[in-house]
Amino acid sequence: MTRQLPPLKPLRAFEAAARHLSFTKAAQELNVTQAAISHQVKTLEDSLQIQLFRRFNRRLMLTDAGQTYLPQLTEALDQIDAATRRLRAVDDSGDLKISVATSIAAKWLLPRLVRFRQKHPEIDVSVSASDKLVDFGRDDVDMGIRYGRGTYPGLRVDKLMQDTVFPVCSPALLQGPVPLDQPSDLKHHTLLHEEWGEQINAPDWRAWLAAAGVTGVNATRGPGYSHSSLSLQAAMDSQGVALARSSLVGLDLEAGRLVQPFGPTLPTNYACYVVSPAAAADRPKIKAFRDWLLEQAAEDLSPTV
Amino acid sequence: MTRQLPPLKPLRAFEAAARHLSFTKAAQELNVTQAAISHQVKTLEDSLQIQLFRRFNRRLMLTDAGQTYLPQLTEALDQIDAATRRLRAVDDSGDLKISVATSIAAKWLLPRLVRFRQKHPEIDVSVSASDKLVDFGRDDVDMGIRYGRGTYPGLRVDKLMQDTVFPVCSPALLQGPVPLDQPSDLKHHTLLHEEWGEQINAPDWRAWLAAAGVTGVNATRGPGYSHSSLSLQAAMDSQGVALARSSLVGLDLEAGRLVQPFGPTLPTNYACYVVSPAAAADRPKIKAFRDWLLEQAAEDLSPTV
DNA sequence: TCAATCGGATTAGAAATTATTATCCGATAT
DNA sequence: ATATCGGATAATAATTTCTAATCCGATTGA
Repeated sequence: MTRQLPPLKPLRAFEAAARHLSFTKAAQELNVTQAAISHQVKTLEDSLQIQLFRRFNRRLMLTDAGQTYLPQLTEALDQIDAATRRLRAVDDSGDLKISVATSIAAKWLLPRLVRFRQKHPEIDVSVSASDKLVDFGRDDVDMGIRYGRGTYPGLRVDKLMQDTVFPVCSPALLQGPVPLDQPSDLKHHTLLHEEWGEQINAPDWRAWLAAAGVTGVNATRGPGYSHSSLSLQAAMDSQGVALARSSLVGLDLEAGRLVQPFGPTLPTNYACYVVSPAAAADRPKIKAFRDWLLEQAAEDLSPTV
Repeated sequence: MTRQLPPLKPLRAFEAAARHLSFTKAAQELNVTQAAISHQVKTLEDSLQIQLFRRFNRRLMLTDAGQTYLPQLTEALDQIDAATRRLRAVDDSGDLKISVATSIAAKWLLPRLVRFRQKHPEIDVSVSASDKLVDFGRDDVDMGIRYGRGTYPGLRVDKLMQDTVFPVCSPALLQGPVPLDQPSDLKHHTLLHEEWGEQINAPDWRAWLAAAGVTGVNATRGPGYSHSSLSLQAAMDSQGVALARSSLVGLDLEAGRLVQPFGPTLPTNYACYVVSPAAAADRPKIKAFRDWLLEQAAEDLSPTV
């Protein structure tokens, strides 16, 4: 191909100057000084070795060469402008692609997503549930929702929910024949375990029992599940008592599918975060979704419904 | 109008990188380093707030956004390239516009111009005879031929001919009844005067007579003409003796229309120069014409014909 | 007719952009 | 395993671009 393009900034300056037949007006259009335009045009003329303007004292004219050059440049620059607008438009209207940790997707986001569609019918959200960390440089993804410590360099990070941990079970189990009124009663119940595959170390049953001051309960007893949603489902099915993260069971507690029989509620050192590339963080659809997420999380804390 | 163009250099870098799907190859195409392309693309992405590439370890992909952007940019840049080539072509093939001092045009250039047309039939020469100095910034003119001292800042200047001054008359006058064998014979002949309007001060009759050691001749006697070509024409018509510039009478002497009756031949402090804007001096048609002019001037000194 | 104004050119220096070097990093490839 | 490939990054260098200040010549207009 080997194009032989002239320097592009001077080209742009010439185009503006030729359109206005005035360096001063071109300078205004491009937000620079008249001297800058004068330099640029000269640079272009020198680079092309062709005179483009005829300079009179209070008047500019295009040379024959400049005359033929101008309209073609105008068209080309307009095309770049149009392409760029189109790019922005396509990008603003295209799918909003979110990558969400599977448990959050299942237990928190998806149940709420209908409301977002109602609020912003113009934004199509495409959720990809995955427990692999998003790499915005690699994946064609706009935002991520992740558990973690909130340290993601180069990304815009907003904390959605700080997690706590406490026991939950089905209301049926609570009212069942075997008492479940205080932590020590757990020795007569099945403990449901969740294996957090990731590097997150939230309190497990051993830690919770220790914090609750309960002894004589085998912390490792009972089935393990690979995902929070599975252990919670087991709990809803009255198969035992699960240790739940507050961020995931909000709706289940609200709906009465699960109850917290007793405390304590333990803090964790991680939270749920919305992340997106810092550069793109303020694009309309991304901002809209982030704002909505934070709003939802705030409602979790003080349920108005 | 108010275009919102992204920075153009990064844009160009992106286009090349996207075309090759390789920063390294784009760098080669643009004669910069891979790091430069990496920076440029990042700058563009940041400026648009839109990710354009997906970066894998040994592979690049375009995002959806980049995919839609690329072809439009390619087209726009191709258009600029095409416009620029066209500009050069038009400019190389268009008229070669020369501004020439009237006397040089009449007595030197025009008689020789047919030969140039023969040598370079592809170049159309348009001669504008004028005694106003060319201002390349103001006039749409490619070259000038001027008398002067050769000090033209910012211009490419080549000396065509150093001028000398001597008397000329028609052969008929020389063989006429009134003798014209030595300077002192001039007292019996009409002196033809030329008024150099410009700042050039070449020897006039007074200076020449003094240099010739002739006394008793009224240096101011005889008719004056506004142009060299007129006084020379009068001389050819045997109306008297003119003081001729060597640069103008070459062909007339060769053809025998004029003869130099005697010396001395006086030097002058000016010469005839070809000038053109330094920037454009090497464009094909300009170079061709300048070379041809210098060739013609050299032939004047050592006539081969 | 003289001063004010207008618009571009010019110069020198400041600011910003752009490019480079050197090095890192994580996959392939040998 | 080691080399290589291709992009990222940090620090710095080089270049481009811009500005402020001023000049200049023609209008304008009082």
